[in-house]
Amino acid sequence: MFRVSRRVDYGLRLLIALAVDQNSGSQATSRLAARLDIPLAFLHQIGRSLIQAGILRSSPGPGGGLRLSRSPEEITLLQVLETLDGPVRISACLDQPNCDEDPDLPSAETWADIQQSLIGELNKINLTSLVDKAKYKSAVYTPVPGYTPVSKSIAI
Amino acid sequence: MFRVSRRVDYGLRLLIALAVDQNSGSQATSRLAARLDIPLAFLHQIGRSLIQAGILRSSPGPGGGLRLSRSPEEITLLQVLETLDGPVRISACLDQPNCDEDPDLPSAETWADIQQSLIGELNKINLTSLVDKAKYKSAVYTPVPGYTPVSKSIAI
DNA sequence: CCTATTTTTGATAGCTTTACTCGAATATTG
DNA sequence: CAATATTCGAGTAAAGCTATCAAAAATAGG
Repeated sequence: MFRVSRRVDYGLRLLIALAVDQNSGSQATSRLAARLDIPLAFLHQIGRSLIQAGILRSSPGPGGGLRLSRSPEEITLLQVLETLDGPVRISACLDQPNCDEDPDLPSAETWADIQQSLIGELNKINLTSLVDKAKYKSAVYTPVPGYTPVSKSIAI
Repeated sequence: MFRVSRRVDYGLRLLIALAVDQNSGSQATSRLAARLDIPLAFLHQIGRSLIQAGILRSSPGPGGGLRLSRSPEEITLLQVLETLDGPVRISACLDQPNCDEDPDLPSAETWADIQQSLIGELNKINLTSLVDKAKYKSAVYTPVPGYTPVSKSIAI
């Protein structure tokens, strides 16, 4: 329950990776997929959604790939979640119009409260803070700027 | 996404109904099902889980039915959720043992934070407060002469 | 223009979860 | 015993999630 889909999980990996190497321009999905262990075709699908939401930009052709379309500070966790998994609706009842009017369903208001609180929290978290945690975590193996040979398994 | 199952939705309706009429003893599932608009067989299944979790008690035979096994104050939303939908795991990654050790998955720690915060909120809400909201709500629908309902929710 | 590279799009298949349903068994009251 | 209720194990249809595939379109460099 309350499970975030793998789509979002992958999407966040992708966004974090792009944010970390933001100054190295566009990155090809094929490389990203290998590095982040995401099925390539699935990454394409996810990327498309993020592009349509205005979070990513893409350029085809050689040297092309994906890049962030705005600053990491302006990308919130909530935006990513809603883009990839649809709107947050903590109870199935909440998107039915008569939900709040039926006195036999007294839990609706509670769900609405919890949902609002959750949305607030999710909106406070932006990509920058996610990247900070990622950097802290991977401080040991931080890649050197420049060309990185394909080493999919950089284990600590 | 973040959707609570219908199981939980039904379960809460059931618990609230039982809490409201707590002093009228056991209530037959057949009547509860009709009143709360829950498929009878499904209510049985849900009731069983709640009984196994020690939240409900039951007695078969004529005059039997379901009743709360503890005070509504001691029943939290988190308990109900975990009983009916399994443990809260906001990201699928979080119940895999190697999840936190893989440096390519930097979002794990963030999910853990959010999850913890959500769990805290859910644990603060008990059945009593849910019943209060239900009562307030039905008061609106059963207007008393001279009483003007307020639009916004009021913490009782 | 040509070609290699890379994204874009639409369709679809397999798996898992959800939301139930069913039939038979078991316990209780009177 | 008979009527009333819950209990248990299993099963099923539909929906949603997680990809996968083939073909198309766009772009850079020569």
